[in-house]
Amino acid sequence: MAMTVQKPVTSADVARLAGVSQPTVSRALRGEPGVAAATIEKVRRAADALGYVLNETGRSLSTRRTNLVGIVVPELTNPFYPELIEPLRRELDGAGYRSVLIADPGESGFNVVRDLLNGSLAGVLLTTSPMGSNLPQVLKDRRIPYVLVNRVLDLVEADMCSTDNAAGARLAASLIVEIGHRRIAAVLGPGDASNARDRERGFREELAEHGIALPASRALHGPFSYESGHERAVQLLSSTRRPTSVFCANDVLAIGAYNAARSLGLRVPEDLTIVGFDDIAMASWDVFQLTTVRYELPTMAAESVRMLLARIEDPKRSHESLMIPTTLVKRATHGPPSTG
Amino acid sequence: MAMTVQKPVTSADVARLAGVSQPTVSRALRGEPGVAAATIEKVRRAADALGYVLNETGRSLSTRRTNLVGIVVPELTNPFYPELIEPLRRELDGAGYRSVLIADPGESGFNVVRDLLNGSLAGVLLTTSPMGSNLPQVLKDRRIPYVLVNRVLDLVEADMCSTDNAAGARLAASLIVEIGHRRIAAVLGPGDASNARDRERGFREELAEHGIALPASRALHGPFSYESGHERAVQLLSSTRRPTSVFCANDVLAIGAYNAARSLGLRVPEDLTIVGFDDIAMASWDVFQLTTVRYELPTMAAESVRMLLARIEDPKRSHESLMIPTTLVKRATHGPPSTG
DNA sequence: CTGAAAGCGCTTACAG
DNA sequence: CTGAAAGCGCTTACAG
Repeated sequence: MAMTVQKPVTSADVARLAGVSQPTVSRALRGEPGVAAATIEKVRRAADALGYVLNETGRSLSTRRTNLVGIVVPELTNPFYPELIEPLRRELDGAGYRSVLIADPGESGFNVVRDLLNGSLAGVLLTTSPMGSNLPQVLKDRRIPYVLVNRVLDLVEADMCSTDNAAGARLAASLIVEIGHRRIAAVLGPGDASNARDRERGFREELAEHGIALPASRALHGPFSYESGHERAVQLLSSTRRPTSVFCANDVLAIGAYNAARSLGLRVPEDLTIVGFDDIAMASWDVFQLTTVRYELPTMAAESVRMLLARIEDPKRSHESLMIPTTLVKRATHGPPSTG
Repeated sequence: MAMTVQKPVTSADVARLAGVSQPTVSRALRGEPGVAAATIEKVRRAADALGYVLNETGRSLSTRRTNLVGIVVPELTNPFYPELIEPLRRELDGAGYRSVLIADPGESGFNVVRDLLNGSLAGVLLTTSPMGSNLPQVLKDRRIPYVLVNRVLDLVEADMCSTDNAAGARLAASLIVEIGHRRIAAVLGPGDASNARDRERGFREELAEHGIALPASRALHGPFSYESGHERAVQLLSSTRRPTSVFCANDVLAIGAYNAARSLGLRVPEDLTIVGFDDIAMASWDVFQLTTVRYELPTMAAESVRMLLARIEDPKRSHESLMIPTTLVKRATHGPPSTG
């Protein structure tokens, strides 16, 4: 049973067996119009017989097109991201594109940029771009199609698909105020993320309209992570006059805060109201029943991919900026302040 | 400000500017030995001046090598998978490879197979292969390097990196029996996953050695999902003589079961002991404090990638089969059965 | 309807 | 140390 190392079958091999030229194989297999039915049949047979599979690299080099889309993401272990990435990947799959995960530039931005520019990507979805990032400008200069997903940028004209973060945060503020809270705190996102900034702004504006202040001591910033939510909440809840409610700029933070409350022996919502943002799957788990601001991630994903494909199709089309609307989901983590 | 659509810069452009031949540019930039220092300098300058970035597709076609590794995964929204994918991606990144997400074949296996065989991947990591899958054999026939991650297969000789599922499940069974449980149930994984099968086997064997049976009515199978864990647990806990403990074949199932217990008003561990498997991040969250079987996912990822790279390097090397050991993590979801 | 030729952007023997 | 040539596997005008 000596194994002969079989070189991959090429279209030239198929041509030889079918008794036609190599370009004819290419035409027949692609279903290009104007190929004799009999030829198509011959070629198909030969291809099947040899187990031919088109070499994507050869095709890409020739057409100067690829079927790879880069998705720039941070750590996938942050539970929010899979819920965004999964529908993005599905949409791309459906459109015949493969998804390449590209690590968030962060500090080591240089390699990433090279990966993005080396011609292997048809386009890029940016899901993390901080407000100061120069990546969008670089991509623009290189004429690489991209869409900002869940982020907004003022500096560069670009396609972007986001949600109405300010309006959503106002809904949260509104609810919290309405049920009687006055000692309100917030666990906010990173200062350089547009969605974090917009959520903070909306939340503050709505509070201000009710004449309620959000002092710096009760508005803590940090990454959108479980750990950050947990730590910031512990800090807020350990103060002498602890807040009766906390708005968290996303659900991952909120769930961190929920766990922190639990670890401190506080009941939710009796001792603390928690409101999140995103409505990720675990927000509705029995143990959390998180009251939160919802928007449709699958819709955001579908629209983002649609915009990217349109841009790939027509690089000169005018830029689009889309906002997925938000709604409030009232579950079990909000209630009137305890009269403590 | 008329924008001229600039065609991407090629090595030929760099050659022209530097006043050398195109192959010399290639050699200089790759740091091939035997290029004059002065030439390297000239070429570098020209490349920088033009903003040259090597075209990966051209390189791949020429070398017949790519820097893309496919990771075959199921839905990323299953919280277990990001914890496996993230370290895999990190390891691949570190080795200079990009990660392409490829949807689990499932029923629509055909497209996937084409994607895997079209020559664009240096290798493949299979994280979901069901026991009956023919994908490994197909990859083998095509000489495409691959590693089975977190799965084991008897039919095909292949590189695989798994964990000692049977031994781990025995640890769980041991603990449950030791603290006094006799009415024991199990929420098991899918029948076609090797890790599910091995965990069930180990659990049953250890129980049998203590003379304890696991009747079919208390051993329910299903996918490794939150929903499955929730539903199966509700079913088990609604029976007249409900079990006092349940072993879940992974943490996602266990957390589903935990939530189900909560929704039924049962206390954990007072009314129900729950033991999981994997020790994913959320197992240690304050609200769960899940007792579970642990193994090092980063280690599994690192070893899997090492094996894949070695296979890419030397297709003829002998196959490796590795098992990452397990340990028991005792947290707060186990306790003696209530004397009910 | 189909073939011969050229080209996509690289790398790699082969000369010199 | 460097250039001319060939080739990786396709697609696409161009002829006929």
